[in-house]
Amino acid sequence: MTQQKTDATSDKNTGPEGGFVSDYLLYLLAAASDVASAQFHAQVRKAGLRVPEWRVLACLSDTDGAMITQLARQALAEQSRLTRIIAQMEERGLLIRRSDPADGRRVRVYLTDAGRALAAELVPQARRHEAALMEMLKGNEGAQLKPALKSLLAALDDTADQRG
Amino acid sequence: MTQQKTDATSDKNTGPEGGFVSDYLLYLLAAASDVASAQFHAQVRKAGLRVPEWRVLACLSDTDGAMITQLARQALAEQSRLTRIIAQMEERGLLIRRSDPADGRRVRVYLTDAGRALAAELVPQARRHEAALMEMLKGNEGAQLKPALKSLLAALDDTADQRG
DNA sequence: GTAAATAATATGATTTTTCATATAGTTTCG
DNA sequence: CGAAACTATATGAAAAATCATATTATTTAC
Repeated sequence: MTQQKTDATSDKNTGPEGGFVSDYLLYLLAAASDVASAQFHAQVRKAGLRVPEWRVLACLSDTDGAMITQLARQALAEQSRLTRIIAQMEERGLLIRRSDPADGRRVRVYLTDAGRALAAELVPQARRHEAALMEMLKGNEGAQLKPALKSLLAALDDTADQRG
Repeated sequence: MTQQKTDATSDKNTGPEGGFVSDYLLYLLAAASDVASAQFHAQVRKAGLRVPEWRVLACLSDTDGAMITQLARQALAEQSRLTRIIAQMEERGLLIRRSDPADGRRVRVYLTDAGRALAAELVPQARRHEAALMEMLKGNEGAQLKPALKSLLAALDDTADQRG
């Protein structure tokens, strides 16, 4: 998103003081994700990738040979979008698709050398950026952020399980 | 995003076990935002709004008469997109645009009665949904989530200030 | 073994979103 | 005052995302 500052009055990303929005959990989550990602996503684009492509690359560098559906879930993108992103990345030579011999419906995706090289460049950049963020959070309540997020995700996954 | 479960093997939204992604702050933020918002955003769409429209509505219900740029920042959307969203919402009679008498460049946006009515319906729904989420987080580390997010946002806003 | 049900991916058509830039209004400052 | 510089919003063209559904493969239940 990466907005400039343009407001004449206040100037923060925190929404109206004391209103509903500025203390609303879903707003805080979306805003934090947005603002925290902005700088690094700029680096991603400089490296010639769009954000969802970077996510796919990172997921594959963790789990090479993942399925489309799996990647869609992990990269927080919809399946049909993933299909097209994978197609574009394949054209660019970053990965290859191979149908799973054990189940012909499945398409497994593997990084090429070029893809692995790009991941080897970007993942460390991501780590460094993350380290800088974590540094900023030292001391205050921000230190609890990761565990708190994991706790939320775990809780939500559980309720999803219950509902089937 | 709201994915279904489709993976044959694991089945959670947490990414590959033990890899880079599953412990990466920007992933945790994006995933948490995505998953936590999914249910409520479904309600938003049932009410006939898209997510950015709901955000605009919520912001206006906090701060009626906000500028386009202000709304773009608060609703985490790009300016040109906001312009179009506002235009569509105006056509639907949810709000009106009036140019600021004090500065003719600015467009101030005001909720109509219909817009206010819709906000009066959705904001309480949002509060209830949030309350349910907070309930899930009681006890564990999730309880620290809001303060941690605010701390992150504050830290990021500060660095943005420093850089001008 | 086969029909129905289910699952994984792909695709066409439409709607959104973005990017760059145009347009219009305001401030600065010589 | 008047020309830059800047700010706020709008808009055209292009790219991306979404939705519904098609296609292909597999499993289930008889």
